[in-house]
Amino acid sequence: MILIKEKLSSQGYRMTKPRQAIFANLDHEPQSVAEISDRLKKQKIKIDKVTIYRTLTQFVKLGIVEETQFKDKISVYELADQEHHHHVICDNCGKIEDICLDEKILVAAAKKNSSFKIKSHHLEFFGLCKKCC
Amino acid sequence: MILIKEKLSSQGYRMTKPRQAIFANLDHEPQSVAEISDRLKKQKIKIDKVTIYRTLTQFVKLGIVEETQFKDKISVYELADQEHHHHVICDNCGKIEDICLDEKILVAAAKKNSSFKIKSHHLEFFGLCKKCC
DNA sequence: GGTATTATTGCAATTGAGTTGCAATAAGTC
DNA sequence: GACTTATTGCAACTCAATTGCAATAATACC
Repeated sequence: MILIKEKLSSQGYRMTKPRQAIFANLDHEPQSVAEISDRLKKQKIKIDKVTIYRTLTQFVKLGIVEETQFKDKISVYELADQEHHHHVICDNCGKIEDICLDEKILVAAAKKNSSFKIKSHHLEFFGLCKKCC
Repeated sequence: MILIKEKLSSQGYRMTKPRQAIFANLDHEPQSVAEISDRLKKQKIKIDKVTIYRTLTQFVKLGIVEETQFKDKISVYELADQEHHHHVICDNCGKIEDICLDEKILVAAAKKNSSFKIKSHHLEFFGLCKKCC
């Protein structure tokens, strides 16, 4: 088990059954709210999607979950307890894979070339997966 | 004037007043449909936002316009007749600036590290602009 | 130039992700 | 176990974006 209960209670939040179930269904693969909702339904766990939204938003704030948006504009969520990495998304079937890249040089260049105080970045690749090639 | 009329007619499309007005209000700065709509209203040009959406979608297909999505999930559009570049977005006020970066090495690394046939990528930076620092 | 053909427009209605208000419920506390 | 208050679920709502369709306007043809 991970430190999630402590993370919650240290901020005055409570560990509830819905939060436990949602956490148990999170993954290192990014998932949409609809996908998480479907997984829960299959397990006959009844949780309103509003609760899923609120829980995920809270998990993001607590650093438990990472949120990303892709082209189709829906948010996807994945466990944050992993190394910083990026995604490759198939233009045809939507399949998402992780990819590890060292973008330090690029971020350094961006900091140099911009008047902004750069804090974070998004980097995603698009193309065709093996099946769709 | 640019080759837009030819691009349209070569595909069997027509150059219309709304398309002309929308094109005239495009920029090298990314703008949302709402922003384009406001600009047109100020010029007392009455164009339904449905038409703006359809026109922009078509312009994207013709390679006249580039579409991007940012964190807040709304689409922004800018003229595509420019060098490949990236955006820096202010976390506080939403200001967007362009930034030029050479990401060739990174894209090459991604191609090497992935089983996907990589075709394109999105790269954006977030932080604070001078005013919001 | 005038007319026929058909792409395009504008309106109204719809979709779908995500949010909000609020009463009912359930954690954690004493 | 009773109390306090965070949390849940429902219904209603927001807002970007899409769709169907009748009315309109741009090109082609005479």
